[in-house]
Amino acid sequence: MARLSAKKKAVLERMTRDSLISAVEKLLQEDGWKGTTMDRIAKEAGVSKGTVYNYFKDKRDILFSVMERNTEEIREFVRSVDLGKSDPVELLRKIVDKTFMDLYEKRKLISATVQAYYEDKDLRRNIDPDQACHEDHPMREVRKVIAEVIAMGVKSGVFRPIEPAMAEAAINAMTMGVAKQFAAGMVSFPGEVYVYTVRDLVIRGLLAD
Amino acid sequence: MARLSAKKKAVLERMTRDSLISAVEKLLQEDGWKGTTMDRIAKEAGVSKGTVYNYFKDKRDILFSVMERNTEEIREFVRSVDLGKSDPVELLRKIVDKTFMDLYEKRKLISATVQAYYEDKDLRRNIDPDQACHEDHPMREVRKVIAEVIAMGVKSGVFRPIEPAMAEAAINAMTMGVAKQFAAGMVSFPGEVYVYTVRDLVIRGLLAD
Amino acid sequence: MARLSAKKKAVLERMTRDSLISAVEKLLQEDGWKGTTMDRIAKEAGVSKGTVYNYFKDKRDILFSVMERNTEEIREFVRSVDLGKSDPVELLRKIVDKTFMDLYEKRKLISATVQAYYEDKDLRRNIDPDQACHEDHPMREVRKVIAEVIAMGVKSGVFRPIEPAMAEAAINAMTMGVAKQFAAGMVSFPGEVYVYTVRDLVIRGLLAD
Amino acid sequence: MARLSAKKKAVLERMTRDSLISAVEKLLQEDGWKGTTMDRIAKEAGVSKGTVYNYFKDKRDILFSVMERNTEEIREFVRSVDLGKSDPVELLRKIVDKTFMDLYEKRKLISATVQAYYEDKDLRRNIDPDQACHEDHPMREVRKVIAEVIAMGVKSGVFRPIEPAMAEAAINAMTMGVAKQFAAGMVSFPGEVYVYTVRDLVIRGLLAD
DNA sequence: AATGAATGAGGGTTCATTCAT
DNA sequence: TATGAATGAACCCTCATTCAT
Repeated sequence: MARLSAKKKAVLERMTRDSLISAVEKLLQEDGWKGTTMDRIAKEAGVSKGTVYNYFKDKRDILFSVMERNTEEIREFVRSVDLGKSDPVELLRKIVDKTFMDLYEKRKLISATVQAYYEDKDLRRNIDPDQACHEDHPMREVRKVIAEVIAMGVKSGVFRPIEPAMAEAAINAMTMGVAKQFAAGMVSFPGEVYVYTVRDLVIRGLLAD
Repeated sequence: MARLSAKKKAVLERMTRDSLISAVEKLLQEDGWKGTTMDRIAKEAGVSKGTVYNYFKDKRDILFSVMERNTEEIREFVRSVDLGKSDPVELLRKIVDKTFMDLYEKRKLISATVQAYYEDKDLRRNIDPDQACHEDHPMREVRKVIAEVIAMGVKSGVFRPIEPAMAEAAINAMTMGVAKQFAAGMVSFPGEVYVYTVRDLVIRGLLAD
Repeated sequence: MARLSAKKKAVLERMTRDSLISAVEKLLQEDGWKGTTMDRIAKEAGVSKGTVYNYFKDKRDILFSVMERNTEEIREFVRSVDLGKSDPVELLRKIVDKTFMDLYEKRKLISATVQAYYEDKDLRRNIDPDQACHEDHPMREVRKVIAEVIAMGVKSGVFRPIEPAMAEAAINAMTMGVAKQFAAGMVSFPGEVYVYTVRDLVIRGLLAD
Repeated sequence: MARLSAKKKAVLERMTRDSLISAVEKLLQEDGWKGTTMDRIAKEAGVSKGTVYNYFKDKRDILFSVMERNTEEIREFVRSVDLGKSDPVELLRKIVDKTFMDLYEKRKLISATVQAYYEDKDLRRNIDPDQACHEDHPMREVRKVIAEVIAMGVKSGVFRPIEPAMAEAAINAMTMGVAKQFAAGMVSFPGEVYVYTVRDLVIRGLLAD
């Protein structure tokens, strides 16, 4: 009985937590970080304002959870990649495709998240004061793997002799830029087509002559 | 006398206007859109808060003026370009270089501007309610020319058969992404080197095999 | 068996109760009345917040228990005094010494207690709504004995003809004031020396010429 | 005209400022520091909450102004004292009388003020971060003069050889304690009589045999 | 009897905008 | 036209208390 009760409670908590994150996702897409107020989060999730603070330390903490949940898929994908066996070009194509597709699907949310992340001076630093500045960004692993794939390609001669970190930074810049365009409704052509076009642009830019 | 007085007045007004825009530029770079309050704008420009409202409809209106002033140089450059005579590759290289360098120099300002621009749902619409959404963006002409240059390159066979609007959108995405990276201090390698690397990546991505 | 179980229960309850009071004492000294939240009390005592409300009517109720426990010693001392046989001067000296020393040792706690006691409009009244305002103050007996000692001294001529209640009120005022000074760290000289100095000042002030 | 207008404005500002301080005084007496909320201050003064922040940096700043206004009289009195010429006993009697009378008249206000002063950890330190801890307390000058008078009396032999700083601290303790008693309605005898009784107690305590 | 998640009124503070002078 | 005091809605956050389990 006690066991069951504990289980029930855990389920309920999980539901509330999910409900809160979903609420934030929705509001974030509709009104951005600034427009996502604690009051509205609570109302949207159907709980009281105080409850929000029982689940999250503060407003910033919620954002971090949103980011984690929404990068989970791509991070899982990247984690499953076997760096040793694959062709770097194909691998990069796959990762970039996946990333851009994720962006396309979550358009507004990703954009708003990134937005908020940069907007708030302390956001990058204060999530966990014990950790270094960018170490805790959920996308960090993904970025690292991309840089590694590029390094592999450069080493094997399939890519131009480019500094992998720079190339990765450029790809990341484009990723974020594309997310913004999607979010702002600035892209008038079919999403998939655009995604593949951008992906090709980037990879061709890396290829050796 | 009345004529002179009118001239004097116009000069003074111009000075105040410039002073206000400069104030916003400074504050925008230091503290972002949210941190740029009307109080501080007025104080920095050396006028009263009420006066700010005599020159600009509201806070958003100032931002538009800031954007206009800070894209003037690149827009002027683009306007001076003779599309007929030049080599598309060289031309695109020049324009992209100029654009990225502008970004690099104005890093924080451009980023904060873009930031604010997307952040505020109504910002894009409310500057002039009679105009369409994106028509009034100061960078519009620049983007148009870039698309035209790409179209030329595609036509002449030096670029791959890519949809010019998409390619331009991709370049724009990267531009904005890079600006953000610069502003957030996420770029640890020398600015110029990074700029040229990115530029090369993009143009090589466009070249025909 | 029921008897034993009841005993056990009583012991456990006593332990919880003591644990709660100790928790409040600790927190009160560290962070004052306002900083002593129910959450922290519960956590410090190792029980849940709900349990606190099983032992005490509300936050105020706990304070009263704290006061009682911390004045027990001095009240016991005063109760043991034999008013009949002693020299009033010596007696007063002893009681005042004891009181002040108690204050010195419990500095922050006493001060925080007094603080809270006055701070909260309803605190004095709501502990037991059926009782009169000051009747239930734990220090009441002590104050009464001091007044009696002074009266004795006045009667015997060793003290000036002063209204005992007033003299006692003055001593009490100084006691509370000294506690505050101790708690606020405003006393830069050795505690014991200050205590004896104050005590002398008071008693000499009472002595007949 | 401009001159007159400026004068008018200054008068109006003064009125608002006074109105705000009076509001705080009233609320402070009725409900203590904690009960004196910014909302109620604004409502009581008949202005908006925002206006309160145009006149005072924050809640603490208001308290400091209240303290200044309410100790002005006694501080002025002390400043006018000619230390050189007077008899220390008479002087001390006068100062202590004045102080206690002030306390008696302002009872609750002074008490609540002192209360708040101790209650808020940062209050003592943060009014002006450039200044030392207690340096900025409005009553500082008064306390200094009292210590000086006692030193004079000790030197001339009219007072016992007591450490002046300690004696002053004791007097201060009593002062604060008496204020509290007045504020809490704990004094049942006529205020003036009590004031003089306490004053005598203190000064007799200081006198040499 | 014990738990702790949920509550929500209320806290101090900020700031774009208005308007009487 | 220039001023800046006044405004008040909105912000993020706290915490004593309740109540279903």
